[in-house]
Amino acid sequence: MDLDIATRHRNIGGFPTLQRSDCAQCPAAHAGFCRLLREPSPSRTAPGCSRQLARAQRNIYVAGQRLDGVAVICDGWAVRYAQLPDGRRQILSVLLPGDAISAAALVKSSLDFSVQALTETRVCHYDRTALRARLAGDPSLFDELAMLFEAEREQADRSLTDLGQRPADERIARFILQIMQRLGARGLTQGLSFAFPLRQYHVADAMGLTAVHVNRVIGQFRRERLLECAGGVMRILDHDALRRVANIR
Amino acid sequence: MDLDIATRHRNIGGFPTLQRSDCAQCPAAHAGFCRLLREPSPSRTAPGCSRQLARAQRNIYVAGQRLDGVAVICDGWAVRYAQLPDGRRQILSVLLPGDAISAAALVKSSLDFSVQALTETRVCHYDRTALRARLAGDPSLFDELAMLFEAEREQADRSLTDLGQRPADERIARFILQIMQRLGARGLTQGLSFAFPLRQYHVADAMGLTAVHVNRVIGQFRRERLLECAGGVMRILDHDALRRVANIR
DNA sequence: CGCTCGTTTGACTGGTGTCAAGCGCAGTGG
DNA sequence: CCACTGCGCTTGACACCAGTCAAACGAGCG
Repeated sequence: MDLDIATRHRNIGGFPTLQRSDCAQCPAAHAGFCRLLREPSPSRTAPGCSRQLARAQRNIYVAGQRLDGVAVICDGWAVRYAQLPDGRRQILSVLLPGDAISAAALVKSSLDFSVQALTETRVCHYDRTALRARLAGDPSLFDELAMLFEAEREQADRSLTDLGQRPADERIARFILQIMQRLGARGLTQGLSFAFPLRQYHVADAMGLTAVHVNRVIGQFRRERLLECAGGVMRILDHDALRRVANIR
Repeated sequence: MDLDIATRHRNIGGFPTLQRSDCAQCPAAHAGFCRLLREPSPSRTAPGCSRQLARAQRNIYVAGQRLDGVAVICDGWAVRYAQLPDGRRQILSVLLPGDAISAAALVKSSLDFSVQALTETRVCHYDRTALRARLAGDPSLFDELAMLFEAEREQADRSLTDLGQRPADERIARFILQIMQRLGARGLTQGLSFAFPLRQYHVADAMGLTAVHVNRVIGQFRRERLLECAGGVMRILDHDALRRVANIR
């Protein structure tokens, strides 16, 4: 019933993905949260690691739910979001392979946001107790962990500035370029093309806009030949011009 | 030349403040970051603590500047903000007594935001090396520290949701109520009145609005007798109605 | 074939920004 | 003591970006 994850990913553009589901083959094992646990002694599997597959559109985690460890996105895309009682939703961040859902799960047993899979997603759970034991035995991990926390906050600050100060076209251009840059750092781009499984309404919820307006802005980008996007694949056609719209530098 | 800090604070409403400038008398010493360092062994002064006075409107810290430890606001108000090259500014958070400017300074020697004093402000600096020694000797501090990091991120998530999803009046009402609640937790309110040294343009920069529009919304609140504000003092007249505008609960 | 779902487009509305002028107060200096 | 000045608040007229509503289109799928 579940599609093989590689097959599923081929559907959204044929970009690099995993064939195996153990940490040894996992590219995410050498980045972000997982790297911390594997270096300097790369045991084959980090302590207390168990796995979960989530189908596209399914919730990986729902706000308030009990959590017994830190979850990491090993493969696939997800969004972290806050849901308001009246149905409004704010996407707080996009999670790419290697991203921990939140390092805070180390010290909190429930979180105040939810996480939804955008594609078929493989999630790795590190047991909190095991993690903390590991941490106690290796105090040098503290720095790296603190930097992870800090990176989350810095990203939140940037998003806040984008939403507060930038007009729609600037926001959207920055959003796309940032995704590209994060994918590039993971070796998940092919030149100026990359998988982009987000729907326009996801971009809207992330940028505090409506889907209709996102459509107009992206339509404009397309007409100006800044980018193409279709079938879950984004291709940047005029990088410099898009950076100019994004007001980078 | 510098006004005595108590005198200065009397100017903005006669709300509780400090008379002395040592940790023993500091109410902030038992909250937030400072508490971590003092409990369970409340030595009179935490390791490596030195002090600084900042006049109103002065920058306490400028983005990129070298930083050799964690700074805590002991007394007074400040804002943490990001400055864009074209002059736009986003206030990322309001710092109240007891708030660390950023726990991240434990592991980074420069930060990507600036901090400006709103009132005469007393800032306490904890030396990084001493802090880290303290941390190494007391691993239980890790949890509390992680919770501080997490609280910063949770606040950022809430702000992001406010800016992305809520209209101006809702944002501003929430902002004011949140300030009141944070002051209340510190015993710095008198019933429904409290010091509010922020200018309307500060509120604007925090909420991603213009000062003119903030003025219109606050004028509306005033006309509806939800609140009064003048001379740096805010008084909530109709708490329930304001909470309704803020869409709380 | 006829759903459903996401995209696209158009017409219109409305919330927020922009520009500009005036006001009041506090500080300053003659 | 009183102009003068600067700054923040207030208000009005107007512009415009983005939201709303509605309809049509196309792709995927059962």
